[in-house]
Amino acid sequence: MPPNDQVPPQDPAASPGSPECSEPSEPSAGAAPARLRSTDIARLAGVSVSAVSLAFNARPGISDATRKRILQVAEELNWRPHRAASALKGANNDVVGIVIARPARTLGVEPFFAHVLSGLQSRLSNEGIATQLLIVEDAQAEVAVYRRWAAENRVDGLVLFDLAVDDARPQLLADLRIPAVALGGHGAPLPLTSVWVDDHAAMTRILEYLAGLGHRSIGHVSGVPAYQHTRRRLQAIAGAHDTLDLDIVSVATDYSDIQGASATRQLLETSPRCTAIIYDSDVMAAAGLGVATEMAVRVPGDVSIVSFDDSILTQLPHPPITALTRDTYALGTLTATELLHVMAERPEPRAVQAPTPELVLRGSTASPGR
Amino acid sequence: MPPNDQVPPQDPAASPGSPECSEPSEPSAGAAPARLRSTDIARLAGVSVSAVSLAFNARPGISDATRKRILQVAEELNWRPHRAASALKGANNDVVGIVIARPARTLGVEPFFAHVLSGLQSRLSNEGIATQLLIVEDAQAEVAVYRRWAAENRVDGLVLFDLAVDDARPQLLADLRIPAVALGGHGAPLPLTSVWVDDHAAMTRILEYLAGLGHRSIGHVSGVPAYQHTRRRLQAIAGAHDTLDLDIVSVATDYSDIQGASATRQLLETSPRCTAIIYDSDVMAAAGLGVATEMAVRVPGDVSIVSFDDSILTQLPHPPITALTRDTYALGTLTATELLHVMAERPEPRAVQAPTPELVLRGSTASPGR
DNA sequence: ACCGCAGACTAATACGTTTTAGTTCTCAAG
DNA sequence: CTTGAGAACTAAAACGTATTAGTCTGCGGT
Repeated sequence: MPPNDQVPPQDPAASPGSPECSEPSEPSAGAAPARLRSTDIARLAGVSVSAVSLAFNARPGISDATRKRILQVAEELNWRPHRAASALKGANNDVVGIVIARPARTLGVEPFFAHVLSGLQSRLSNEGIATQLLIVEDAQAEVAVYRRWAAENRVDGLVLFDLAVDDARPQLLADLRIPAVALGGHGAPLPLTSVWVDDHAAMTRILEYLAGLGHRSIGHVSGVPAYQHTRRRLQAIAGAHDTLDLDIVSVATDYSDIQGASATRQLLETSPRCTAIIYDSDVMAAAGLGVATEMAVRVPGDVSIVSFDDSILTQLPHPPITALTRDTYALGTLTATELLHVMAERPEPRAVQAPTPELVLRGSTASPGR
Repeated sequence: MPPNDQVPPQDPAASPGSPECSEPSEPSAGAAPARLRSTDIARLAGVSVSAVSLAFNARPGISDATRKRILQVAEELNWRPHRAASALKGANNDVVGIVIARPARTLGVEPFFAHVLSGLQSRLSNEGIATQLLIVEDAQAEVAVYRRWAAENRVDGLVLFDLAVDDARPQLLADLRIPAVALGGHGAPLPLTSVWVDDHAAMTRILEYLAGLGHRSIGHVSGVPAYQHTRRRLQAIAGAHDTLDLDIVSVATDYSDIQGASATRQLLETSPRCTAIIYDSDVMAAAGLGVATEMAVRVPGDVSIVSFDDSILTQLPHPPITALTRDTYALGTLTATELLHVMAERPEPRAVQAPTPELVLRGSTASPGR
C-alpha cells in the first residue's frame, strides 16, 4: 500500500514549465510560491482540467466521488480559480460598485451613509459579493466612472444614491445595460428598479405631531432641494400649510453640520421666533441643538426639535432628540436584496417601498410655552 | 475623397463571429450592444491590436501620431481594455482590499472607521484604484478571506485594521506575498509595513493635563485590551501611576456605546468616586456624558470627561468634550500613500509614525471640586 | 554601394480558465 | 448480438488582452 493512494503515476516531463516538484502536495514555505493552476489540481486529482472546472462550478458531468476528490485536493493546496481568467469567460465579477459624489470628508460624518453601506455590505458578502467603493467630486465625475466601469466590465451591479429630480443617471445605466438599483426614488416609474421611502407620509407624521402639541410656527432646516426625497418633504410641508394651518419656513442646506448650525441661528434670531424646528438629518439636528444651547434657547422649553433621521447623534445628547427612526441598516440589506434580484433575473424595473419611518418621542419636544 | 479616410478597406469575412456591421463607427442605441474589442479599435484606427495595447499602456514602440489616433478612436467609442483580460496578463487589478472583522452594525457607529476609510478611498481613487470592502464576523473569517483573495488573485493590496498583540495576520500576509499595510502597529519591527500612532505619548498628555488640574483619582474606560494601541495606552497609565502619583482604574469594553455607558455607570457608582474619566473612543465618551447627565452627575463640576478620539460626537454635546484630536482622514491618506509605495516597490517593511494627537480643551474638563 | 541599426509596426503566442464538441464505456432494450 | 442512450470524462477551442519575437522601412556611416 503505497502512501500516494490518490495520486496517479507522475510523469516527470508532463508539464513543460513546472518548477521543482521534488516534494509534491507539500505547501513548503520558502521556495518560490509559483501560482497553482487548474492543471496542477487536475494532475494531482488524476483528472482533466475540464473536470476541475465542472467540479468548481457545480455543473453536472462528473460523478460525486470525482467532484469530492477534486475539491479536496484544491482545498488542501488552497487553490481557487483565478478571478481574471474566470471573469474573462463571461462569469460574474462578484463585485458591486458604489460611487458617491460628495466631498470625501462628509462620508465619515453621515451616519446614514455608513449604516446603509453596512447593510448593503452585509447582505452582499453573504453571497460572496464584494462592494467597490469610490468617492468622487461631483455628478459629472460619477457619470464618467459609470462609463469607464461599464467599458471595463468591472462591476456586476451598481447602487445609486441621492436620486435627484430629473436625474440623468438612471437612464444612463439603463442604456449601459448595467444592473442597478436606485435608493431614494419617488415611487414613480423609472428606467431602474428603485427603493424608496414615503417621505411625504413621514413628514406629515411629524407635522401632525407638532400641530397636536400646539405648535403653529415651525422652522424647517431642509437638505439639498434637488434631491427627490427633499422635494417630497417640501411637498408635505406645502400641504400641511393648508390642512393643518401651520406656518412653516424652510431653509435649504447641504446637509452639513455647519450649514445646519447657521440655519438654526438664522431661524432662532428671527422674530417672532418659531416654536419648533424640524431638521432633515440627524447631523444637523444635533448641531442645531448645540446652537440653541449656546444661544441660551431652552430645548424644549423655548423651542422643540425634531430630527428626520435617527442615530447615535440624536440619542446621546441631552435632551435626546425626538426623531423619525428607521432601520437604515435594513434599508441597506433591502436594497442589496433587490439588486441581487436585478442582477440575477434582469426583471422589469419596479419601485420597492421601504417601511415608513416611525416617530420616536424624546425629550426635545414639548408643547410651546411649556 | 471617400468619407472613410481612416478606415482601411473592410473585409466582410475578416472576423468570423462579427455581428451586423452595417453601420460601422456609429454607436446606435437599440441594436445588441455587442462588446467592443481591441480588434475593433485596431481596425478603425487602421493598426494592429498590438499597437492598441502599446497605446493604452503608454509603452514605446509607436509614433505619437498613431498613439493619439488610437486613443481618439477608443475615446469616441468609449472603449477600454477589458479588466479581466488585462488582469489575466499579470497586470494590476487596481483594487485594494479592506476586511474588517466587526459586527457590521458597528461600522456605521464608529466615526473613526468612516473617516479613515474616506481618507484611504480618496487617496487611492486618485490613482484609479478602488477599494473593496468586506465585513466579516470574526478574525477567523477574516483570515479565510485573505487566503481566498490571495488564491483568486483578487486584490493588489490590503489594509489591516485593529492590529492585536501577537497578531498572526501580518505574517500570514507576508507569507502570501500580498502587499499590505497595517494600521495601529506599535512601532516595533513587523513582517509588514505599518502606520502607527504614539498612543503612549498621547495618553501621557491626557494624564499630565488632568494631573495638572489637580485630579488624583481617575477612571479609564478602555477599548479592547487585545489591541496593540489599547495595550500601549494601558502601559502609559501604568507608568503614570508612579511618575504622576495618579490612582487610575481601567474598565475594559468592546468600544460600543452600550458598554461605554455601563462602564461609566459602574465608575460613577463606585465610592469614593473618581473625579475624571478618560474614554478610549468618542462614541463611548459621548455615551458616558449622557449617563452622567442622566445620573445628575455634573460635568465638569462633579466629574471631568476626556475622549481619546475627536469627532462630531465630542464636539456637539453640551458641554463639548475635551478630546485628543487627530486628522483621522489624513491618517487614511497616509496609510494609502504607504500602501501604494509598498505595492509599487515592495520595500522592506518599516514603521511609519503618524502625528501624535493633540489635546483640545473644551468644556468637559475642570479642576476637581470646581 | 553596402552594412547595420533604430524606429514603427505586426503576427503569433501566452495568460488560466470555461465551454463545446466530442470520445469512451456501460447498460438496457430490441 | 446489435443498437441506442446516457453518464463520465476529455481534447480543443474560445475569452480579450499583453508581450515577445520578429518584419519592414528608411537612413547615416564607411
